[in-house]
Amino acid sequence: MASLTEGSRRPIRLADIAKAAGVSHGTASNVFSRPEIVREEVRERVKAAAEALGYAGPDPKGRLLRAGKVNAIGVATTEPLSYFFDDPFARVMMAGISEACDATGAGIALVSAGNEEKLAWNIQSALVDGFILFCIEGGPRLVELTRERKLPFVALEFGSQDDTVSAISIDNVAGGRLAAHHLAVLGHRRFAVLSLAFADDSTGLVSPEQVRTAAYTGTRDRLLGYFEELSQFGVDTAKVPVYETENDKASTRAGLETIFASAEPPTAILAMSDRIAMVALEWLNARGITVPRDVSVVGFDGVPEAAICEPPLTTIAQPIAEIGRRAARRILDFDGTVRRETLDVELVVRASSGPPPSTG
Amino acid sequence: MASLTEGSRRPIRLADIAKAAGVSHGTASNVFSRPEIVREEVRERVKAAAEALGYAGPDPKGRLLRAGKVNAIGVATTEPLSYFFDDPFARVMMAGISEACDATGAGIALVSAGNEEKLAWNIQSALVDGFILFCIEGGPRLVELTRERKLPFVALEFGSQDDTVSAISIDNVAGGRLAAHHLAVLGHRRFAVLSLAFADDSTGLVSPEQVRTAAYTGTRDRLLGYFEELSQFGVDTAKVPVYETENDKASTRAGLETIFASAEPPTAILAMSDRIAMVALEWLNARGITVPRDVSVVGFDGVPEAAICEPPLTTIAQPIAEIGRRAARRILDFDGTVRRETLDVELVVRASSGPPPSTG
DNA sequence: CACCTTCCTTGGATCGATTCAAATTTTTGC
DNA sequence: GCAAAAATTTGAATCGATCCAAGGAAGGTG
Repeated sequence: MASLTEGSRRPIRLADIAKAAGVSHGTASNVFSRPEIVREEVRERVKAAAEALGYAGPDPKGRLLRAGKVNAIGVATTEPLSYFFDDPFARVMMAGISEACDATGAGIALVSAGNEEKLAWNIQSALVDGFILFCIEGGPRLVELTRERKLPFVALEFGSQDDTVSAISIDNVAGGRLAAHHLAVLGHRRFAVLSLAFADDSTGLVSPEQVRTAAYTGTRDRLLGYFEELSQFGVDTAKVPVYETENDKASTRAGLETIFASAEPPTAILAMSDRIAMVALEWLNARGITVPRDVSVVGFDGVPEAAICEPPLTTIAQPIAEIGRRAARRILDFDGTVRRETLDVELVVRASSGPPPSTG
Repeated sequence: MASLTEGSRRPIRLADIAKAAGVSHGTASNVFSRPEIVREEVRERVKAAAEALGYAGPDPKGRLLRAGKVNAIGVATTEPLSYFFDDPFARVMMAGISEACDATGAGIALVSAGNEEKLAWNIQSALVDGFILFCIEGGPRLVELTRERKLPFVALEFGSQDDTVSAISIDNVAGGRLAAHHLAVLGHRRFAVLSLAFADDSTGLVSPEQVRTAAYTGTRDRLLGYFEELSQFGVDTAKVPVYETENDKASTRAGLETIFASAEPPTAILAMSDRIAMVALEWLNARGITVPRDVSVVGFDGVPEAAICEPPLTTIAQPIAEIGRRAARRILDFDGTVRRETLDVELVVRASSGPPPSTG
């Protein structure tokens, strides 16, 4: 069966309906947008004309231009689009954003791109009223690109100190302390840290110098939290290996190899993400190292997967969905202000942490 | 001293730049859209003016209207927005869609709504060039709503026979046969089916009459496939209980209770979705029934979770991501035709199926 | 020097609606 | 039956760009 494509028929416009029904376009417009102010007889006539001509209803493109508001928010990242559907953290965040959008009837447009040029273009041309930025990687650049657009935006996971940027983040220092405190109280004294990035394109063991000059302050703060707390318990933090991963399997495993090659391997691992922690769980298990009997692992983030992995992961839970909800509301009810908001995290104790093996 | 906190808050338009730079708006436009045709000196002057006035670049709203194309595709469902991020099937599908969109630089807009009125409005007003419809539930209604919009659309998981609708689906009959054949060859002769919906708002044991008048032909076809194959092996399909679930925990468990209350409980369960199958796995395990020693289970869909559940699930894998990719391309390269496309499914054998217990 | 290209620039038309002050019609009140 | 009030309808202006036919200014040629 052939289709709707009849000849070179250009789409029907509101003006066509108006003419066909013998009314002005103002009235025709009212029939669709505020039918109650149009006399019934006229309304019916216009509707009949619309029906007869096969009018699809007012084109949102036209309305949009006039109204100025798109009623949609853009969620942007430098990762590929599939990141939104693959990454557990992103998924929970998106669920929170969705919820806030659902409540006000706003739409969500996903923005991303393979290379930076395309990303810039996609941000420039996205039909949205504002942006939520996932600054997992290349955060500052993403912020720069978005700023050009001169629309409201909120940065999430934004690891730098720029106070001209609206952001919602968590108390990373407190999170770090909670994790370290938990393990220290259990009796651990030999630690290793599997960290997120301190700077772009670096990986491997991290020097104090690198920590001091960290570009990603989120990473630095978590470490700071760990170390502050460990110091309280008399641990010499200078001796705690900090291995910078790329938050993926390969680099995390490399980190574990390095850490466990030591003469005095740790009894507790502080992982800066649940993803890293779960890779660690897997690696340890494959090595015949039992968690938590031989080694304890504490993650960070509180993604749903952490609750169902083997063993279930002790972690620092971020209010991920809440962050998403707040971010969406910040855009939806934008008041022109720039604010950095910090939410609290929570220690969730599960089965991956326990007392250290007794050094009998 | 033009600052951002100027008195009149009206955003800067291209025309303002043109005036400031002393050129026509046509030229100003060219500076941004086709800079190569503008003399360098002029180009620099215009750019400087833009910079000085704090121009954010051509507003996509204006461009859009003129261009007619949004360069984005809408993905719609009657489920809440979070469905896209929660449901494994949807996630893989979205990954496929994302991939195709990434490749052409198109955007994705998620469309959904709590109630039907809002959904209608959201579909009417979505800024997209076409729709991909997730017809998990309320498919016909969703199609109806979308048709009004007079834009290209493709229905996925569309369980009815309407030939005026473009759709991409799978060969449900073949899938059913593959599943049933696999179990029959292993030696099973006592079956039970946990099905998806045959019609709206029904649940419980299904009569042949209900099967004959099924609104959802996808469900019917899977069952048809099961039964055709089982008949070949001499199974009296009239005696195979078919329990209609709502593809959730509660109704699936109710189905299992019913089925296993029988004097001759099945040795094999044909589940019409992996979700149902995984609930079954859990239920059986809780009841001390070992899979596949006591009972075999075969799912349908091939979601990633099916590979990592306990035990890993034998299932009929749909090319989910491929469906998504094709759907997106159908919209992106729309040629005006209406086509129904059927893709093949594949049997993936894992640990949830084995020979029936020897009736010693 | 007149003429022809070539290369830029101009300004009106257009995309498809909404809005609003003014004009017109209908109701209401007496 | 008439004026004032209320209800509708009109049509021009606007939203913010892009497109394109036509006009103009350099530069090249015979």
